Amino acid sequence: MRIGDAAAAAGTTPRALRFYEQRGLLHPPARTASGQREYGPAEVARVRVIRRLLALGLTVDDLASRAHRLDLLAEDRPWRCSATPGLDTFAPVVSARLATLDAEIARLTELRGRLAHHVATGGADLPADT
Amino acid sequence: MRIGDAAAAAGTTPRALRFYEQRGLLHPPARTASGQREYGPAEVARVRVIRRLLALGLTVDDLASRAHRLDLLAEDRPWRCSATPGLDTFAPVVSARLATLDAEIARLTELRGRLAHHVATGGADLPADT
DNA sequence: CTAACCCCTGACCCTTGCGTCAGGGGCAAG
DNA sequence: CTTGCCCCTGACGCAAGGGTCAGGGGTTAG
Repeated sequence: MRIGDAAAAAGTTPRALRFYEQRGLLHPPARTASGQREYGPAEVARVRVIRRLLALGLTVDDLASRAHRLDLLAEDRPWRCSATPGLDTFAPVVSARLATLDAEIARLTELRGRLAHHVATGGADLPADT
Repeated sequence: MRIGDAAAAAGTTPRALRFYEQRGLLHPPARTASGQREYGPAEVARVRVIRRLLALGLTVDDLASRAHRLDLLAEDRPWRCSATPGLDTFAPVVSARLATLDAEIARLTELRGRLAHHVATGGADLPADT
């Protein structure tokens, strides 16, 4: 499977795959004699895992620092913290992400409230610099 | 008043003032014979207004396209939509910003829910690509 | 006069996850 | 053999709001 097909199978683009490889999320794949990357189903599965974790808001660096555990999250395995030794290496980054999400939601909600208030009152009470 | 003092008075940096000037938020100020920018209290007030609007999430481009109305928001004036003709030129951009804030809050809240769910269940149900 | 700041312009750096060329080579079909 | 699609690497672009030099000049106190 060449990069275009692998990317399509994983729901992304060749550019993204090369990018993940460059950033250490994917092991350098086998190459054909002419230098073209060759992917198998396992790598495609791994890319799918990567995409889902990214969609949850984890960063490329988060995943890169735990690249050696990424295969533990393959979709065809039973993926449970209690049943998958080593999976809990993701717990810190996930809870950190949860915290930043909460902070961000709170910030935006606060902001939304102020902005709506301005509209309602005609903006007579601009807040001080925050 | 030179740029450093003006920036400090407005709670920001010289770089930001030059940036606002370059982007059309500030009129080019008077210059001394040697070319140094000279600011008065009115420009400082204007910068404060700019900073507050930016803090509310409006963009530099939003403000640039309405730069001619910015002085209407000076803090020492009574700032009311109904009493300040022309102020309503900000209404569209403010309501647009409100809409994007709502969308963003909803998105993050959704994300937070999924992430928390993963933690709770051990992540056995990864969502499809979204 | 000179140190110690301050200011000037222009230009590159940052963050994130890739998109988009640019220039050159590979590979199966007609 | 040629067309047409795919792949390679390397490098720049983006969005936003400035930060941070680099190199050169002003200004004011001692």
